[in-house]
This record gives sequence, C-alpha cells and structure tokens, in this order.
Amino acid sequence: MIPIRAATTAQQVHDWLYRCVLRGDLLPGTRLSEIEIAAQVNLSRQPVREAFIRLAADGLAEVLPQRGTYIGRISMRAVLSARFIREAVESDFARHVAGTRPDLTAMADELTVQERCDVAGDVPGFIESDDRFHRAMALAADQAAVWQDLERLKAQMNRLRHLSMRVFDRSQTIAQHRAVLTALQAGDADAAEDAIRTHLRQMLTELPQMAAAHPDYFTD
Amino acid sequence: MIPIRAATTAQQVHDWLYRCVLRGDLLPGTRLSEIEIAAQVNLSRQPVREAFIRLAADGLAEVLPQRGTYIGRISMRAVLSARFIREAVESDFARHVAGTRPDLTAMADELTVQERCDVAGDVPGFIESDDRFHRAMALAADQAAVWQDLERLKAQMNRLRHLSMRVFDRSQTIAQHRAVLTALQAGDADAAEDAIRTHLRQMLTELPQMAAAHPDYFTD
DNA sequence: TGAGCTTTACTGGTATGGAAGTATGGTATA
DNA sequence: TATACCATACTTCCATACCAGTAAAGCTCA
Repeated sequence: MIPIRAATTAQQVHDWLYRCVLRGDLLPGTRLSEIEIAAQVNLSRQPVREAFIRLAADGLAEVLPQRGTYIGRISMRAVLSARFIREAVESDFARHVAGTRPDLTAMADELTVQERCDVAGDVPGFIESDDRFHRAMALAADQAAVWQDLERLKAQMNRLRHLSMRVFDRSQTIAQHRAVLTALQAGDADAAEDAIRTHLRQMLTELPQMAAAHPDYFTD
Repeated sequence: MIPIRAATTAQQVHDWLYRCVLRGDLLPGTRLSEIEIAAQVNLSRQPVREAFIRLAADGLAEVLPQRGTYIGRISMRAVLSARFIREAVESDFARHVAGTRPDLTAMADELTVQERCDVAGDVPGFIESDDRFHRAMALAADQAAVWQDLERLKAQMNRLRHLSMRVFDRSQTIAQHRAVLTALQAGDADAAEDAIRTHLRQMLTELPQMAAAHPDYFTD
C-alpha cells in the first residue's frame, strides 16, 4: 500500500540521471557538476547533490570529495559478475519453466518484436524487448522479485549493450532466444539450461572486444 | 589506485548505522530522527540525512517525506529472492570447485571455528564464520566479485539470521556445511550441488517460523 | 457527547553561505 | 630552461535557516 505521492525533487533528478547513464546519453568518465545540473533543472545544489549520492549508490557515479563527481566507467569486473549471476539464476529459471510448462506466449511475442526491431534497425527497441524476453521467463518461473534484484545488477550490463548492440549481430541473439524458447516449449530442461547458458556466455566474447574498442569507457 | 583518504563524515555515519541494522541493534520499524542522530554524533542534520539516503538505497531504511525515517522491516520477498539467487549461484560455485579441486583448507578451518562457537554459544561469531565459509567457496571458485554482489543481497538475510540463529539448531548447519565440504573434497559435483542446495533451502522452513514469532519485524 | 475543524508541534525537503581540500597556472629562483 | 613555490579558482562537504507537509492534540459547535 505505497502511497501515491509525488517523488521528491532529488529523487526525480536521480531518476533522470539514471536513465541518461543507462541510455548512454551520459558517457563513462563524464564530469558532473552540482552547480551546472542545479542550474539546468532550476534547483539548488542540495537536491542535486543527493541525487549524485543515490547515483553513486547505484554504482553509476563516483563522488570524489573536493575534486568532482564523474559518471563511473563500466567496471568489467561488475559486468562479469552480473553475467555470472544471471547465468546461474536464469538457468534455474529455465529448468523450472521447462518442468512446469506455463504459458509462454509472452516470450514468443517478444521474439517477433525482436525480429521486427532487427530489420527496422531499432536498437533501443531491440534491447528493451530483449530485457522483456528474459523478464518473461522470470515471471514464468514465478520469480518476479528475483528479476527485480537482477535489474540492479544488470545496470552495468545494459550500459555495455547500448554500445555493443550497434556493432554485434542481432540475428544471432534472436537465434539464441529461439533456441531457449523451443527447448522450454518442448519441456526439455537440459536443452533449455544449455541454451540459456550458451546465450548468456555470448557476452564473454563481446566484452573484451568492446573494451578494446573503447578503452576509455572501461575500468578494471 | 584509490587514494587512501578518510571517508566523509556522512559515509562514516552510514557505515555505523549499517552495521547496527545488520547486527540487530536497530530493530525493524525503529524510528530514526535526523536531529537525534545528529545530536548523538555531534554533527548537523545534513550528513546524517545523507547517511539515511544511503541506508535507504541499501534497502535497510525507509524515508517518508514529512513523516519520518524508519528502519525497514525485513522483506520476506527480498529474503526469498536473495535465497533463490544464492542457491543458483552457489550451486554453480560448488560444481566449479568440485571440478577444479583447489585448496579447501580455508573452508575446513571455518568448520572447526563453527564447532567451537557452537559449544561456546557464540552466536555472532558463528554467523561470521558461516559467512566466511561460503565466501571461501566463492574464492575457491575464483569469483570474488560475485561474492561482493551477493553481500549486498544477503543484507536482508543476515538480519534474519541474527534473529533465527538464537533459536535454531546450529549443529544442523554444521552438518550441512560438512556435507558440502566432503563432496567438494571428493570432487563429486552432483553431490556438492545437492548439498549446497539442501543447505540453502533450510531457510525456506526457518523464514515462516521467524515471521510468525516476530510479525512486527516482517513485511510482505 | 461526539463529529469536524483548527491549531500546533513535529517531520523531512530545499536554499544558501562558508569551510576544507584539490588542481591549475603563473611566478620567482636556481 | 627546469623546478619549486604560491596564489587562485574551482570542487564537494558541512552548518544553518527557512519552507512545506503531516499528524495528532485540543477546541468549537451541533
């Protein structure tokens, strides 16, 4: 029963910055200034400052006392850690879904959306649908809360994807998604686990390439 | 090359409160007052306020504008979610460790510590050793960063354990740990996975009992 | 007596000024 | 020319004052 109350100004500023970072509008290493942002949104420094603190708690910014606040670089360690956790968790999702055979039309629908986004060259739309595809599997496994926790961990991965999806082959991603869905529909737990692990290991090859292409954006 | 600089005052206040919450010194639902805490630590409201914001970002406090700040109740959803993630991730740890056969003396050492704490009735010591046991497995699997991410998720679980460990049978926990270690030493991946899953599913029976015993401390 | 309004004492939210620390560019000196 | 020093212009951090919203007590009036 959360009251339908307007978020505080500081919270709104945080949400705005958060989206900007994840969408890649604010690139890694960008300097943020309390004064500048405050002027942009016509507020005092204090709420902006609190937004920075929240952003730092998200692992997306770094506040260096008396020096400045910067958009954090993409931590390869954080990406690899999140990837490992996703593989472990989602493979458990897959086994569970394959065993219970729930309704999977939501996943199938996203697959068609992804094909449409691919031919249309709509990269942000593709990424969002990709997220919804995996989320649908979490919901099919009846683990909505787990997906919420994963969302936080995925933040770093999402930043990476907004860089990499412009480069990498989206049709391969679609094929991997299809393999997962097919195995789930067949109720083959082993095949489903194998498919999702293969899919999520894809990033292990993409990450080093992205880091080599944009060394300034990465750390670790 | 992180500079060896003293943390800001606000950060210190946050760390202090964080430990208090996890140790159970600050119970769920406790009201926090910016003014009171500020007076206690001889500071102005501002750094205390920022500590509250960080605490809320950790999911340990709830800031209700114009109403008050409260230590968050233990979210059963969050506990169950963290438990699910731990089971998935740590079972992957177990399989990996069983396959590579690294040095496991760190885990064995913690097991003896736990026996000593059990007979001495040292509950906090037992819990800390329990954490180190699991952490040692993560390190043996060469996944230190993953363990750091788990630490954040485990926060809610740790609060629960400080309540439940006073009640539940610690010798059972020790036996389960021993089963894990034995399987790992034998290099039996299936048995190790089975043992760690069984161990982590123990909480599924403890949580409802704790929630029934202390309904005021829980939510969801 | 009791329902409804008003007052009042709180809460956190925001604005602003100054303190403390850091980086930078200029200047004096060897 | 190179180097050490120092003034200066930033940055975030903290203190203080004020604003706005909440809730509960007390009052008014039917």
